[in-house]
Amino acid sequence: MATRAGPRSEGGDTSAGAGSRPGRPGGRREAHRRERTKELEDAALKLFVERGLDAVTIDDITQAAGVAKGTFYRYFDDKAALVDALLAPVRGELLAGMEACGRSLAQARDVEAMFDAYRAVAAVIVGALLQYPGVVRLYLQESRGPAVGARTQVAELSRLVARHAVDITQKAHTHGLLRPIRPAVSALAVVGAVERLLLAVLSEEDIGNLLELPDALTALVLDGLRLPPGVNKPGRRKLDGGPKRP
Amino acid sequence: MATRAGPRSEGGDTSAGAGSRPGRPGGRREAHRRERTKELEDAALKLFVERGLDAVTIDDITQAAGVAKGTFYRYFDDKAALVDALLAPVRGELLAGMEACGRSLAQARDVEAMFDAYRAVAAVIVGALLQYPGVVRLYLQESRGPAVGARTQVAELSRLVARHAVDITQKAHTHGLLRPIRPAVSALAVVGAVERLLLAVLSEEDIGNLLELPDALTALVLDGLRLPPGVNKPGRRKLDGGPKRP
DNA sequence: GCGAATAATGACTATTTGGTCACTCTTTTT
DNA sequence: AAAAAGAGTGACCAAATAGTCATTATTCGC
Repeated sequence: MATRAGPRSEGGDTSAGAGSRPGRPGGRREAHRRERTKELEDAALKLFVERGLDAVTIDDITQAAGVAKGTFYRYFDDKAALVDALLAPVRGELLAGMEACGRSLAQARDVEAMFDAYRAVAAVIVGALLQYPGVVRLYLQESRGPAVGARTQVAELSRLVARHAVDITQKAHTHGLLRPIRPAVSALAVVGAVERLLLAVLSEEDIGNLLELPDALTALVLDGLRLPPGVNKPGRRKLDGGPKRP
Repeated sequence: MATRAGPRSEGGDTSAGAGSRPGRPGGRREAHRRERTKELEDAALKLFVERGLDAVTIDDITQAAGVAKGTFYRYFDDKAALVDALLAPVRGELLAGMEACGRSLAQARDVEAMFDAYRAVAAVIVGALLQYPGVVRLYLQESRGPAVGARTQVAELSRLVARHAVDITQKAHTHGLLRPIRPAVSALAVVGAVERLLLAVLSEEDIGNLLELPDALTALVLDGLRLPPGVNKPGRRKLDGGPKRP
């Protein structure tokens, strides 16, 4: 498997398998290579979103892209590698954005600074949504599934997002900016809410004016999270599992 | 396809294919039938959650259940039918609960009545979580995927849940109990938050004390939704897509 | 206990699938 | 322009898969 007649990259190429090719001059080959790669990725992404990751075969992809089957394997090791390539840009931007938010928040001392940090992540998300709607859709679709096979990377990204969200919330919490709720809980609640709304937008569910969405989300989420005046009073409402209680 | 040598139910049996069998006395056969059905369902559910719906084959299921392949087709028409059977009880309870909530809410005139209605749905959800954790997990895992093949029913349930949630929120909104945010938005946000937290609980992510969860959720969600004193003031915070604005 | 109805079995078929490879075509290098 | 390197092709293979069915085993009505 390691030795091949073909153009396998030798040496210390750390990047996985078939993704990056040898010589890589700046010439015509590279351009063509990029084209082909994009054709395959686009065709695959469309199918993934239509049918689900597992239901799409390599044959489906190559057929949709209009290339021979063997060509696929010149560009990607397997379906998982393709998914990873698809995910890469979104993952990069998203994680960078969340880390930056964490850094800002580490120094935030007032509520306004906290809002700014959150707004910055929102901007990153909106950017990803506009630039890679299909990938975001794929993420939303598959991220909750078990981390096996081609879904591994998507699920892994989901775990990272959750972890960062909790970290961020933790930081805001440390400075006493949030109400006394476990950061793990409020962070996941926010992540869930945002993801569900993104899905609605991408699925064209009727959400109303898109431009009003961020505003609505702010009102909901931030007012839910923010430390309201006069907490810690006993006798707060409870939402227990019991069916009724007189 | 309609005619079979076997024990196919004839006549006007509206329920799908292989699920319900002919004579159905109250005797030993029925008991055994229930057992086998449950064995198949349990084995399948476990695999679905471990590997994802699409990745599990009929062979996997029958092997895990310790029966021959042909036996599967005596109990279910195909994988989709099995999933439907798996989903049935949860779907029933959940939708009934949400409809009841809608009815209560249609008459609710104060915030306390609204809380009560929400609490009742929460109770239904907690009940489902305790009684059918695997099914709930399956739902959370697969509900966002495209509605094709075996996933059709799960996706359909998800659509129903969303629709009911919006309906409910709409009702509360009509009575002026909620802040002026599009019901479609706030409803989906809440659904997303709740689903994400359920997933966390079922995935054994560290959420802290389980018993505190409902309380935290109430604080977050209801304070986010509830009409706060003194809205409608202009100049509310905005969470726009722009990266920065001086 | 006995014949009929029902259930279970697993070998079998037809198809699909991931992955390979010898070969041809195109671009780059010399 | 010729040789070398890279890229594309599709027939091919072994393994896997959904679904069937003749046969065997179990239970039911009597």
